Amino acid sequence: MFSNSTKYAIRTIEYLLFNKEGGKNTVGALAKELDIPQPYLSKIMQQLSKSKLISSTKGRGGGFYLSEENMKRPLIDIVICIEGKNVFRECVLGLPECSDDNPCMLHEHFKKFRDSLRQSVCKDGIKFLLSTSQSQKP
Amino acid sequence: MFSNSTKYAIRTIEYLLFNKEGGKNTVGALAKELDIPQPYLSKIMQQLSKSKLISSTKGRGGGFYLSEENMKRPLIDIVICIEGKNVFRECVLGLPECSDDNPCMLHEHFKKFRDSLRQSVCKDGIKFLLSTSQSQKP
DNA sequence: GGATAAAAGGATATAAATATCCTAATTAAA
DNA sequence: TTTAATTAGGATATTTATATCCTTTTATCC
Ligand code: FES
Ligand code: FES
Repeated sequence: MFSNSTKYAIRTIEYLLFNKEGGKNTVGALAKELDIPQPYLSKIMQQLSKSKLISSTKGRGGGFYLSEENMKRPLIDIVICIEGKNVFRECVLGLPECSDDNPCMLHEHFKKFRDSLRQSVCKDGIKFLLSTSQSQKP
Repeated sequence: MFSNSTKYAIRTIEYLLFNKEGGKNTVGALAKELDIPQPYLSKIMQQLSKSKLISSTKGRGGGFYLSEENMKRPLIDIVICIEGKNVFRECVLGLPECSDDNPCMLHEHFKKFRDSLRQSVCKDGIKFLLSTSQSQKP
């Protein structure tokens, strides 16, 4: 479905949502907590950082965190950042073009999923998790 | 999103829907028509055939086609056949378990997509395409 | 200012997905 | 019964994704 890189990216951002602005997390800590290979996660964080999907400070005491701006980014941007280019503009079955006029067999199904990712921003993750979880990590 | 193999599989089955039972298609013809590497598609067809998602006859004049039984299979089976095992039971973000009790950030979004693939059978593709297309290949 | 801790970035190794090639088995036609 | 066309299946090559390693830059603490 998604590549490992994308999964890691979303899960990490999801985790960062619980460390509101100022709470910095080192790659080492994140990798351990989320059970992701540390150097690999490091690369992914770099990519996300370049695309302004997460924030970071270098040097001692530094780390990664989400700014208010970061939290407003739609979920789909995370996927696009890692999976590259217009993965969500393309047809899910790899047809040269995705359009309502010439839909593939999964077009309607996929469109709903895609649109829901477009409309949700990272911040919604907090609301969602807090509203549905009983024993979530604080 | 999906692997190339899965995309090829679904697109090919979609194509076969227009050649109702009896109309046999060689791998060569399918590969050419759908712009898929021929020997690679051949492997995929073998896999689909083993899982009874498509039918085939060997020898001269043989080829692949869909039986009525094949057409009743849910779309999700195609994905599972290629992508392997329980790709659709797993969490889309790779968490060890997917459940309503401990949902990931994409759980609700993904669940809808997954369920729509579970509920649609191949045959629906015909209905769907015929109802929405203006200038589809016959 | 020197030591330390962190992200940033380049280069490389490993594993998996994608693709190709070649031979065997099967069937139909000639 | 031979020949040709086709799927089935094994073995292998190529490309891409995944993962690791090492160096550089930046900031903090002492
Ligand atoms: S045409 Fe395939 S997803 Fe839109
Ligand atoms: S928990 Fe992630 S998809 Fe269900």
